[in-house]
Amino acid sequence: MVSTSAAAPYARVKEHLKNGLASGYWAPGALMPSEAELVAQFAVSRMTVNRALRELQAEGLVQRTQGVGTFAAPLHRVSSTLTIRDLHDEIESRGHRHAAVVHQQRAEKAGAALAAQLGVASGSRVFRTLIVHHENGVPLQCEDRYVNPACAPHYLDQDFTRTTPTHYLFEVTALWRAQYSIESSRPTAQEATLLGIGEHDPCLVVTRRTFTRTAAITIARLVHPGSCYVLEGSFEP
Amino acid sequence: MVSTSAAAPYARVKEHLKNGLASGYWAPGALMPSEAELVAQFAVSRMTVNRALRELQAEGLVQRTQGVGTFAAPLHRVSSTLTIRDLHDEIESRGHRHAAVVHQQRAEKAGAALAAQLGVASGSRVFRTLIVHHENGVPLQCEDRYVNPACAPHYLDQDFTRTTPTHYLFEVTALWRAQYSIESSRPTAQEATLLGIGEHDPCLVVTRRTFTRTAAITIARLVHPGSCYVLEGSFEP
DNA sequence: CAGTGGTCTAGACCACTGA
DNA sequence: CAGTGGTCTAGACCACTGA
Repeated sequence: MVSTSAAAPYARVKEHLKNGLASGYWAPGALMPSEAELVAQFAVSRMTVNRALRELQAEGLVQRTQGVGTFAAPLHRVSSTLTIRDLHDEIESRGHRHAAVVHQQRAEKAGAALAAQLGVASGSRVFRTLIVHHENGVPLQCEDRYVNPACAPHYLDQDFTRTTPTHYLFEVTALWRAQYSIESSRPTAQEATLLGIGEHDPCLVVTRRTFTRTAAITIARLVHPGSCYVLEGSFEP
Repeated sequence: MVSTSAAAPYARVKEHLKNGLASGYWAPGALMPSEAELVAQFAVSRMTVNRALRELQAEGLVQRTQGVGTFAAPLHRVSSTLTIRDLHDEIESRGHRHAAVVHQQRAEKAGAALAAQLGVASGSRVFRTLIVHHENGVPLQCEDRYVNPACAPHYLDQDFTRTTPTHYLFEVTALWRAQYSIESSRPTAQEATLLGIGEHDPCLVVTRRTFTRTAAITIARLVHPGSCYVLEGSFEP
């Protein structure tokens, strides 16, 4: 399985196309090579490139139309269900490039309301990060997060351009329960600036609190431009 | 797309296996027919049955092991946090008063896009209701819904000030699967008027499609003023 | 060893789109 | 019309598992 599938021709073709999509070589909506061109380029049979393309289509990375061609899928089409999923993984799984810009990373004194939500003493120090996540260079999410220092004492020492807070906290804490709310609202002036949108543009705001069995870990306010983010999901009974 | 893929050999094989799994003919963990057996049974080539099985594997319905065989996948319940809950019940459970105003309730000719989503012939008649739900007199949700007449022939005869479409459809159809998306956007001019909000006010828009095992039941666009609606949920791993 | 799935090939016919 | 993707065939070689 190690080198078998990596060396499999259909997997090589698929990998090549995924890389091109991630690097932005094919922008969303761009016409991608036809099956015939890929057959010539990789010296494989058409069934082989067809499989690679069909799987990319199933993964939502390309769109195909008979008689027309294959096109790079538009950005941020699909998000996960309401599981807590690392945004980095989510973007990579779409074959796109994730980048994080850290605007704040420091300790702050918690006001009464925040302290109550995190279960710490009012006025005590809590950690805060303000990070904007980009997908292929487009701002996708503004993440404003408070962290209970007791749960992650080394939180401020992390490099969040290399790992996400979600990923890091998953690793160092024992997640027990999560609670979230979703609403539509306007961004704050700062969020509008950071996301490059207007103050009157609607945003999808997810507020999420996570807990260990005994304490609150973190509170995050995740703001997404409404124009480019859709939560999707489905279920079967 | 209509009869092409339905008649496609790989799709017929896939359908046959899916039916067997749904009916319980192959219990979870049971050994399923080998590719060679299916080749003989359906008189198709091995690549064709291989595609059917590979797609079932990708969908999580079967598990395959080289050298061993194909097995019916164990049941894995994907419980979604976004349950479909009747708005009437939800409001009553908060101890408030629910009222519905029916603005439209009639048959319409379906355009191509709508017909495709509902799985009916383009131009055929579908049912439509446009209802505004109030909580203690405040507009809470604008529900614009299309219904497949084949699933609920008496839909237009109902009094939706006394029961909700969601409740009624739950009773008369066998819900099998649901699909939804959530986004933040602006209301249409009509929706803004009905909800008594400005056209620039952000709204939480849920688009939901439900299905029986074989057909689409309904498509609903549910628009909530962002200021007064929050989706909430939580989970414990 | 016989049986299984994983994968590939070199053709083929077709429906569709747009010039 | 030439070009596209959708699908199928009848073979092939291989790695793997279990008797």
